[in-house]
Amino acid sequence: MNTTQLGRVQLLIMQVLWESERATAREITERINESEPIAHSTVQTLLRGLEEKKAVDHETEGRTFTFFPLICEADFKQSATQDLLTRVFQGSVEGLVAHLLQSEDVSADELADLRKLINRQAKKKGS
Amino acid sequence: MNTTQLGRVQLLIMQVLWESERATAREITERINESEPIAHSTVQTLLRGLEEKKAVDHETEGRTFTFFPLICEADFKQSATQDLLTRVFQGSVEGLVAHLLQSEDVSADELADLRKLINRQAKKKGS
DNA sequence: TCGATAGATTTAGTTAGGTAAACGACCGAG
DNA sequence: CTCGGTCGTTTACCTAACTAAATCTATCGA
Repeated sequence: MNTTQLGRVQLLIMQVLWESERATAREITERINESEPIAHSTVQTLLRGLEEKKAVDHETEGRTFTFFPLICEADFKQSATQDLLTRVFQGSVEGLVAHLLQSEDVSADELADLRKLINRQAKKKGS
Repeated sequence: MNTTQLGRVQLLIMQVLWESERATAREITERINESEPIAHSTVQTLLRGLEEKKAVDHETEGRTFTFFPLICEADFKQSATQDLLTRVFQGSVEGLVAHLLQSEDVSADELADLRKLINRQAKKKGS
């Protein structure tokens, strides 16, 4: 199975790529630098790692590489969530949601939204 | 803040300790060995690591160490969930729940339980 | 008392992620 | 034509987690 696990900065890189579809190493560095300092060479090293594990690939355009994601965000969210769920909450979705509700300080509006989500899902199930 | 982060096996060890309150290294090894093979010395090494980062402590009983947790499970769940939430879902509880619902195949019964959870929380908020 | 045994400690090697300088190729401006 | 900056590559080092053998140590049973 595709147990795509990424380090913290690797994830940042992927997020840039998911957002912009394709980007050069330089663009990624600049994007990340908006929120935290990172050396360009670091980004390049991590990109090579991501390429090795088939998370991204690149095309050569002129003399620069343009990178693009090979794994999609949904799949990654899936495996990251699955991981937390099985390792920490013994696979219990209720356990996780209960924890979220009581520790994350969810507003009344958000609760309403969540209820809507659940109702919609229940309808889908029921039909 | 207490960003208690644990590796996979470290978490297994903590889970044994949370469950049994206190345990010897030997007991922990045996407990983990029920589900997967692990060398006793590995457990001991990891216990020392956990002790270094103040996740556990021990008392000497006779000639053996009895270990007990210093951090509680709820706190760990908190930081692990927070981590997933901020890094992967940009802090959006709805984003996470929406993802859970559509990818985790939640049964109708479970959906009902979730609705109950939310209603209870809404009541707490509203009062 | 002596040796097996069961405990803890030391040592050591692997892998993954992160960090970044140093290096060599090359393009475009002056 | 050559010099500076940009690109990708190489190299190197650090830390954390994991793994486990080797070793030291003390105790208990024969």
